[in-house]
Parts: sequence; C-alpha cells; structure tokens
Amino acid sequence: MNLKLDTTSPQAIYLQIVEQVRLQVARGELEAGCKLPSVREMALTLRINPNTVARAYRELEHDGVVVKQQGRGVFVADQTVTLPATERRSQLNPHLDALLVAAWRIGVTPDELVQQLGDRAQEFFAQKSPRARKR
Amino acid sequence: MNLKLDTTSPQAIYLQIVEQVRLQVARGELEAGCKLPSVREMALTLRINPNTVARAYRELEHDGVVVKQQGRGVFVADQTVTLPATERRSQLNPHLDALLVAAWRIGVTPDELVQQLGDRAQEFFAQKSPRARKR
Amino acid sequence: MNLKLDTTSPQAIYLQIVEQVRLQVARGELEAGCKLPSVREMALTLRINPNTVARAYRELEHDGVVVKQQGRGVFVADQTVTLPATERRSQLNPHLDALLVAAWRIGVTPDELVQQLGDRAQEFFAQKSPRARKR
Amino acid sequence: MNLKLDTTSPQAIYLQIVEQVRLQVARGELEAGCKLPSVREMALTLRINPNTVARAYRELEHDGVVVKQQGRGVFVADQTVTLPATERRSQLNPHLDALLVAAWRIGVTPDELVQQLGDRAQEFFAQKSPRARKR
DNA sequence: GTGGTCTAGACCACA
DNA sequence: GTGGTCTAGACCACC
Repeated sequence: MNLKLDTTSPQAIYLQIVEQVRLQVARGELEAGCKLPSVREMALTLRINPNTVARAYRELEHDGVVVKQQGRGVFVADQTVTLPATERRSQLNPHLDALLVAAWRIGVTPDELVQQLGDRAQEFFAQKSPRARKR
Repeated sequence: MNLKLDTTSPQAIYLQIVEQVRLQVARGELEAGCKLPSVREMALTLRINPNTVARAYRELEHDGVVVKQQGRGVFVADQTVTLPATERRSQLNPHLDALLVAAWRIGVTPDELVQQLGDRAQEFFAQKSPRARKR
Repeated sequence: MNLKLDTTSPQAIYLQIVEQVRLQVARGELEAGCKLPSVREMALTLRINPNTVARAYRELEHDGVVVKQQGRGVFVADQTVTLPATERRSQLNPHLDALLVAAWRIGVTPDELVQQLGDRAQEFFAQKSPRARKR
Repeated sequence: MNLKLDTTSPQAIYLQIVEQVRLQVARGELEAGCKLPSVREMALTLRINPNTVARAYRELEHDGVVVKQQGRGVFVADQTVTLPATERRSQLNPHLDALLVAAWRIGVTPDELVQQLGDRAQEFFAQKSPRARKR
C-alpha cells in the first residue's frame, strides 16, 4: 500500500489515509477489485489506532471508493461515476475558487496557474496502469 | 460586506469568515485600507458571538490580510507578497493534486479541468476594481 | 512544567505561558518531542480557564514551537530555524536598542551591560541537556 | 521632536511615543530642562487624539523622565537615578533572558549576540551631545 | 482521553 | 466607540 502519514500535520490521520487511497485509486495504482489491507493489518504497519483505520475505511466506503465485504475484507470499488456535465462543473467551482485565491495571494497569475495545472495533470497521469487514461 | 455563513457546514464559522474575506480581498472587492465592520457590528449582523468574529479577525491579521488598530477598527492590509517562482510553484502543487483527484472522481478529465479553470479565472477577475488585475 | 503566573501583571496570562514555554524550550529544559501537559491538565494546575491555555498553545503552535496532535496531546516541535545572517542581525536590533535604553535609564553603562549579558548567557545555557549548546 | 508613529503596529501609539522620547533622552538628543511640545501641539502635528499624547506624558512623568509644570508645559527631567548595583542587575535580567531566547530562536549564538550588542552600543551613543557619555 | 469550536457575558485598555 | 482578555460551560471530532 505504501502510505505516508504525518502525525504532526493538522490534518486528521484518517483523512490522510482517505486522501492517499483516493489518489492511488485515481492514478490507477490501485485497480478495481484490488484488496486493501485489513483494519488490523494496516493499523499495525502504520502503528496507529485501529479505530483510525476503521474510520478511514468507513469514509471511503461511504464515498463509494471501496466496498466492504463482511468476513472477506475491503476492496477497491468499480469507479463509475457519471454526473451531468453541468453538475460536474458546479461541484468543482468552490475548489477552483480556493485555488485561485491561494495562487493570487502568493503572486501567481491565473495564466501561470492554468499552465501549471496542465503540467501537473500530465505528471499526475504519467500512468502506472493504462486504465487511468481511459476515463 | 455580504458574508454568507452555513452553520450546518462542518467548516468552522470563523474559518468561513476568514475564507470569504480573503476571497473578497483577492478579487479586489475589498481594497487595501478599506475598513471592515467592527467585531461587535459583524457579530450582530451575522447573529453570532463577537468572540467568533474576533477569532476570524485574529487569523486574518496573523496572515497579513488585515490590520487591527486599537480603538479604531480593522482595515484591509496592503497586499504585497513576492516569493521566488520555484517556491510559488511548489506551494501550489498539493492544491493542484487535490483538485485533480476531486475532478477525476466525478469524471472530469484533466483537459476539461484545465479548460474550466481558465474560464473560472476569467470570471474571477471580472474585475470590480482594476487593481485586481494589476498583480 | 513549573510555570509561574503573575495575575497582577499587565501582561496577558496566555502570553506569560507562551514566553515561559519558549524560554524552557530555548534552554533545552524541554526537548523536542517532549509532551506538554494537556490543556485541561495545565488549566487545573495553574487554576486558570482551559481556553486560556488553549490560546497559549495555539500561539505556540503557530510559532512552530509546539505541535498539536489530535487526541494525543501537545508536543515540543523540532526547532530548526536558519535565517540569513544579515536578517538575523537586523531582527535583533530593536531588542538591543530597547535594552540599551532600559539599561541607560537605571544607570547601567553599555560596558557593564555587555559584561552582564555575557554572564547571563553563560548561566542561561548552563545546560540541562547538551543539545542546547549545539545550535 | 521628530517622532515616527506606526499606526498599524500592535504596539499602542502612546507607548511608541513614550519609547521614542525615552530613547531621545537617553541618547542626549533631548537634554534635561528641554521643553517638550504641548499636548495639543503634538496631537496636531502627529494627527492623533490629544488623549493619546496626554497618556504618553502621564506615563513619562510617572517614570520620572519628564516633569509637568502647571501652566508652563512639560520638561525633560534631570536624569539622576542611582540604584544599588545588585538591583540594577536583577532589573535587567528579564530583558536579557527575553533577548537570549529571541536570539536563540533565530540561530544567533550567545557569542554573536554579545558582539552585536557591543557594536550596537557604540552606534547608539555615537553621541549628539557629549553628555550622553558621561553617565 | 485529547484538542476544537462556539456561546454568553464580564472587565479592561486604547483612541 | 474600538479591540483584548478571561471565565464558564456546552458540544463535537479524533484517537
């Protein structure tokens, strides 16, 4: 799995797990059907409280990123979301605004920002598995 | 001032204030030197506790967004930040990654995302005051 | 921890805490990673309101002196600061001036002052932990 | 008089006045017997509230830096303070400690600090009036 | 158990 | 009038 936690971060540990799992799923490093470590196992390897892992998995399941199967374990779900285009756009706008403000505060122009996003997107999908491109 | 609070949001009220003031300063709707409502005044209009407003103002001052003057009030600070380009870029990367993941999850491709960011940036600086463009 | 508060002082209680913790960290009496009393615990022992302690800890975290970990407690942060020499000097000048004036007012000559600072510095780092000298 | 106020500073305006007057007296720029501007006059030139000036003068008088003479004005007092040496030393210690902590935090060693204080003291008494050296 | 937020209301210092 | 501090006590999220 290869998760990196920063216990000093203001971000809650369970959220760090959620985010990193999401990222790995997004990049195709974790494919649909893939089994994740059990709560106890991950808690041991990360040296954190099992409750914290359970909380992360709960969140991920609620978001449809993983599926729990009683007695078998936790698996990466099939990622098939299709929202109407307009809704997709409007969902992202708050994030875009936050980004624009953050950029503005440190003197990055919108043009530079768009440029950098393009670059980053390419790096981001410098894919492990070709699946990541298909979407 | 026109702030909108969502008391049902998981985000703390004082943070909602911080974010919205920051946004308005970034867009140039609030210019440097502009006086903000007093702690008590904003508390009354938003129907929240003065301490909560004070907390928001404290954070904003601390970030250099506003300046408090004893007995006079709270004012928008001169916004002048210039970091080296490399640092500017690296500071933004985490935000960009989060955005890419969020987009990917709801089925927005990187290309669409870049496109949408461009659009949003234009709207964003559909300037109230020409100052907002200068930076 | 051994903190001494003076409730008659014009200096705010939370600032007294901030200052004393900083001092103890500087002297190496509190080492990096060291756990501080919880908010409630310190509030009880100092017989002050927990909010006041929380405020002090917030400032200290914000200054990078301590790190808070949700549900675990407050810990002394790794202290690693390195500013360019010129900036270091200029940052200190206001303090030096204030000191010179204070000394002058009570009839201490600059020479005596320099002497006394040297003595005090030695006492100051009469190290508990050798770490305090390394910096 | 040549006072410079920073209304954005967290330091109260009246304290800025107090400090600068003290400094000028210490440096010998203002000699004993010298008349200071009246409350109204200073308030006008600095464009601040007369109450603020009055407050500063009250503080200065209380400290024995100036003397008010009803109907005549405010004058620089004769600066003759002589405390026993031990008390002089102990009065300064808190200031010295604060300085040492501040220095330590930004990576200045005690030796460098002593050095810098010596330099600063020389500059400081690069005297206007020879009187400043006599003490 | 830990810290985080919010409220209510008091008192003080500053302009 | 302004903001600053402190208290008391509630409720929540995290580990």
